[in-house]
Amino acid sequence: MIEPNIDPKLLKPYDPKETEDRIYKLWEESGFFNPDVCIEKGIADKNAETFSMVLPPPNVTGTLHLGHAATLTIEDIMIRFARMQGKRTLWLPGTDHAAIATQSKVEKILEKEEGKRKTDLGREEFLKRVEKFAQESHDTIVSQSKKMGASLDWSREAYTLDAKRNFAVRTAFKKMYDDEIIYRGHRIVNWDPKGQTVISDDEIVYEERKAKFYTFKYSSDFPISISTTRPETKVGDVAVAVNPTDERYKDYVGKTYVIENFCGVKLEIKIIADEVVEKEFGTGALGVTPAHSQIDAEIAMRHNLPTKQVINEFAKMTVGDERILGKKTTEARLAIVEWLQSEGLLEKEEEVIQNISTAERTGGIIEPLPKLQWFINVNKPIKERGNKSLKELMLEAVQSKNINIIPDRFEKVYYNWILNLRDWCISRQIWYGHRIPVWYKDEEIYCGIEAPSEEGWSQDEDTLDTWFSSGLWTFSTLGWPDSNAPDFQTYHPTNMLETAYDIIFFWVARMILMSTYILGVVPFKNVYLHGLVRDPQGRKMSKSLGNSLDPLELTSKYGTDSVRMSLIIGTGPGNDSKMSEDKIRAYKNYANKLWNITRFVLSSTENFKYEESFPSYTERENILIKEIDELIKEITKEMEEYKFYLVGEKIYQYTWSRFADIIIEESKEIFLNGTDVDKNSRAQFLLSTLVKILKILHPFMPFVTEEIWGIIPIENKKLLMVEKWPK
RNA sequence: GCGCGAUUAGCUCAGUUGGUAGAGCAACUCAUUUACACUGAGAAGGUCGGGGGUUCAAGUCCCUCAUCGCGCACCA
Repeated sequence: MIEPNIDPKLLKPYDPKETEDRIYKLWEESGFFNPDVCIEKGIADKNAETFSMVLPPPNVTGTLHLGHAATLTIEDIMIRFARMQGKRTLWLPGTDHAAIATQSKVEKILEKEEGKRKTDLGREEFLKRVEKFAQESHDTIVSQSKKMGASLDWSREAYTLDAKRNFAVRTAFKKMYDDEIIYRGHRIVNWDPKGQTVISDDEIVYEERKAKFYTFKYSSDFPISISTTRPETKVGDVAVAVNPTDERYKDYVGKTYVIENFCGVKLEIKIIADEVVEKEFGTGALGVTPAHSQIDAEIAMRHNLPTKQVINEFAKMTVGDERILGKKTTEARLAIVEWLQSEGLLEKEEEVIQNISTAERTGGIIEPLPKLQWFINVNKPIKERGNKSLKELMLEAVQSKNINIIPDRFEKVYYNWILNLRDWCISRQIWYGHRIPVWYKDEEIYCGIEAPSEEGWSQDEDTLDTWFSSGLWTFSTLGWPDSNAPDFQTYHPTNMLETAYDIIFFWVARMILMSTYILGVVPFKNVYLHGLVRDPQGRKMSKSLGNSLDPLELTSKYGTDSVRMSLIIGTGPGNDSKMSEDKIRAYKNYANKLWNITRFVLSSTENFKYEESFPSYTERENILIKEIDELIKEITKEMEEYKFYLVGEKIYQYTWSRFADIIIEESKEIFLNGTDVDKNSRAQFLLSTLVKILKILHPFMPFVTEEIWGIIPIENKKLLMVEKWPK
């Protein structure tokens, strides 16, 4: 039955392996990922509405996982849709140096493969190793992104740590320094003994663990008992705080007690009254350790108490005798408990569930330590911005609806974060990252975009929190600090920021902070937050669980289009989704179905020439045309509302249950027994509807649709990716 | 402690402004070389987590409880 001049490819099942790389190359060579080329070639109008978006830059810590694949798919759908609507469309790729994450990864490799530490190599040599690793990760990421079909404008690719971004970082830092938004301060910070660096509040992950809650007295003649889960810090106590209204301890307030020998350490404890102490908690008395607790430091400040550091950067004790000196905190804890017991001072030992602070990237247990660090002041009024603080600017951007968050329930999450926000610690004691643009000479400090020209200045050793540079991303990638840069003028603020909801604080909020402060405008008009991709049991995919699916493996097994479809369908904004191979398989069958539909349509319409506006449809076809056109109208609206999960499913439904099962089936009868008028009308309908299906399906399944488009006999056709979205 | 989300067919999820419960996958029955077995036709499957309320009408709105998950805060 099949005519010999049908493309022979159609005679076999659809083969994504043979197709995908070839199609991607075709797209890349066309240059249409680049909006400038689209304008040059008459695809998009210079004055057309813009649609711009930055890709959340993946960390150069290794390879892409399914979460990245989901991001790439959702964003590619947005971009391809906008491009087909004739918008001036830019999707900008890049990667993130992910300072701590990348450095600790390389440190691990170095330790494992060569048994060396970074200090064995020295800063310069170690950084070379990190850069090599980063480059390799980058290359993998780029090739994986292409594999996913992402229509990113590679000519504009950026890196958070390249020269242009470094210039932007230095410029931003200098402005903030001059405005006194950035300051250097001595405070209790989150020290990660494992990563040997300070981290911000947001980089802490809380883990529930069992702990012992000890109640004891410093000495037998001390009048008040206190409780703690960390007895080892008690050698750094300078006071006991009670609630001012607590009758039990009223008489002691103001007195100072000297304990000559607390496990070998001399303590001077003053009894003070402070509102923050809860009468009901523990004994209602709090041992104040200013050097190793945020709250205690605040109490100490109010009461003018000294700070006594007893733990160092390696989480080891710096005071006492051989029982604790130089010991790890966990060992010192046992030693002190043992001593308390032997002295008869220990009154109670309870088991409690405690939230322990760990470092997000290294897993190290956070040790609060007093340190001199750089901070961003989130409360200082900024003259240039109507005397509003960063907190207020961030709040206003969303409250004013200048930024629209989808789904909107995340607005509340965002407001709550701002409410609890404290000054952002931005300095890190690691080597990989943007060096702080501050120089010291004796007592002098100099902050500048470039190093001071005179001799004798030495630069701050620290680097910046990786999110500092990510915060500038929407504009540092578009030519800023040159505010006349054409890209910056055309594409900023960006239209859309699409990312997973788990980096709303790290990234989304920081971009809003940087943009509203530095530029006075929002970085993006819309935020679309997607959920996390989980395994069939709903668990987070992780290497240690061994349940993570490799996107590359999946795409080579089932084809990229099927993987994309399964990542989209059943995935509403903000909701986590479950991924299984069964689901992907279903969409592999769908791609093949479409392939066979094409085979049928082309082989049965061979003697008919496709006419874009066919004048003489019969009544039956007019009804069918109305049906598909109404569907297109409906899904176009839903595309504009970002309901991709809905659209994907509707197109699937229509092509399979309607077009293939009903329309094609009845066509067989028409082609066999119908009049010439009926046959002609049907043939035109089949061809024109296939064209419509290919167009609306293209953003979802770009490879198979482009491949079929190439086979269909239509005159003067462009690539499907730049065809106009049907109306 | 504060807040958010989920709970609908065996599984995964839709269900727009309230108007007769939907899809995919799986399982079941039939068809057997068809554009396509990566198939077609058919049937089956649900007191929409429990309870209460508003309404002519509630999966949908309100209250409440339960279970699961998440975020933030606390963590002496």
